[in-house]
Amino acid sequence: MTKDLESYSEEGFIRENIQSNQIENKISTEPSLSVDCVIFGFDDQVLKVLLIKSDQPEFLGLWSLLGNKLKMNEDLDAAAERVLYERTGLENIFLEQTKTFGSINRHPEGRIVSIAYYSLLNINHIQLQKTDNDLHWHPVSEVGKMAFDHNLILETCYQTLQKKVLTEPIGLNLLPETFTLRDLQLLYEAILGTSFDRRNFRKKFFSTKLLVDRNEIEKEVSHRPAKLYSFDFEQYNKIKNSRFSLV
Amino acid sequence: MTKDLESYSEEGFIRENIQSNQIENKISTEPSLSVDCVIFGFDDQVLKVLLIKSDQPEFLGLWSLLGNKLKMNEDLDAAAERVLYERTGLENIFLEQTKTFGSINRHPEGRIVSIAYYSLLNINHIQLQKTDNDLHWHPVSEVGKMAFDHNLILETCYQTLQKKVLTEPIGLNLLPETFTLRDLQLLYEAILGTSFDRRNFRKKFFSTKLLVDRNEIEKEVSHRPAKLYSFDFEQYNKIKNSRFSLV
DNA sequence: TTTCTATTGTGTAAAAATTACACGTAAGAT
DNA sequence: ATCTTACGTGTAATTTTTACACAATAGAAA
Repeated sequence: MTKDLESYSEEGFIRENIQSNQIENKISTEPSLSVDCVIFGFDDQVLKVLLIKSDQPEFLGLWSLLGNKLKMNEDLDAAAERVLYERTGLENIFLEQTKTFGSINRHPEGRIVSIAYYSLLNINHIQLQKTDNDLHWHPVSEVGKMAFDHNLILETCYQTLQKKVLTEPIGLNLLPETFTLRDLQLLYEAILGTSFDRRNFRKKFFSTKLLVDRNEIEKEVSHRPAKLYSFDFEQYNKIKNSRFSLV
Repeated sequence: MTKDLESYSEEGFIRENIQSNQIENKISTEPSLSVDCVIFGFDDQVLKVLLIKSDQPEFLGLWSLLGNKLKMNEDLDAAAERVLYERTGLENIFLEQTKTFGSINRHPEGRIVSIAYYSLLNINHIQLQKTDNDLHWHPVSEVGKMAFDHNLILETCYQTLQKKVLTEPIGLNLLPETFTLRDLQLLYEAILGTSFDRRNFRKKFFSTKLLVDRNEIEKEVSHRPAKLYSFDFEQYNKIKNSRFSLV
């Protein structure tokens, strides 16, 4: 793997045009391209996002999304997968492009256009890698002011998630392999910021036939234990292009 | 307006790396950025898209979307607005980013990442400008093989349109200022490729209160004339963040 | 061992939304 | 005068959504 385009700050940029806040990479007249990933996880009944501390001088101390420069020989999705892999060690994870952000002054090092992705993963499976810059999980509702335009990117991806979770069962990517209906309902309530009637929620979800009864019950809870379910990927592929509406 | 970055083919690129099908713009190691616009219009009861003939040697004779290189000092939306303005003379038109396309080999002149937009306009208002390259309107259903990955871009934007038209009344951007309920229904049927029961369609649309009765009827039709309606932008702004579902 | 606490699992009736469906009316064309 | 074509309208049947309560079960506490 080449090391040349690993980060924006490696190459000793030359500031030439103060007025327009641009920076020239060699003598290029091209904007630079990066990907930024909003990595969502669900833990402790709370929707979380994986962040690091920015090391941009302008944004010292602020949190920032995980991102990286796009390599010249790398597809867009591959760049996002790389970011995810470098930090979580995970591959084949739900990852989807949302929107590209390219305001002229969004980045202090010059014109950097960033393609945003969001990702959904089961937080229990992962062992964070390269934990420099204080990599860790933040509740989505408690993220304060972020570096760059990352609040906007996060908000956009969060809205996409909220919208999509109503029509496609992508939420299940956030749960462990087996889960209770309570887990599922708490997940949806955390994502959407609403609450559902328990009986109606169950009815609705069972009607999709996406859930497989594992014939097991949860252990070591001090109340009546719930049945465990897992996700039926076959059924998912059947219905994923049809209609599924939670509300 | 500067003329420097007007098109990919202006600057006399140097082909250096045959193997990876890249071309180097000066000595840049950056991908280039462009916008491509899928401009939809509704005419003669058919959904159409504005295309030109590609002048890429590899794609001679094939149709291509309208696009242009992103300028260094230009926001993404502004670049798309520029493309639209140059060809139609229109401003303040519905225009929305969909997805960014950046496969390594999508463009024969090198690594060019393209941000796709789609636009909805009333075809009657417009006087096409710069009609070189055989600029004109094609029925969406009859577009054959296109240049680059433009079939994919068109398909993506069309799907976005189909999805969005069900939950937001953006379709009205495709109609003239006053229209009949028949026009409206034909529009939705053309976009979605379905047909609706006339009475139920009317009921549903009236319930949104988006339509204002103009107290006029259409002229010179050889059947009972229909009432004319226009669109209530105030009501639209009220409900645009709430729910609206046509089906 | 009994009781307490917390959460599970289940059905039905009322309300709302969606669907299916037919006929008299009005304008221009013949 | 009549034909053709599309307009404008209401209701009943069906489906979907909503609201709502109680017995059962595990561990914890007494």
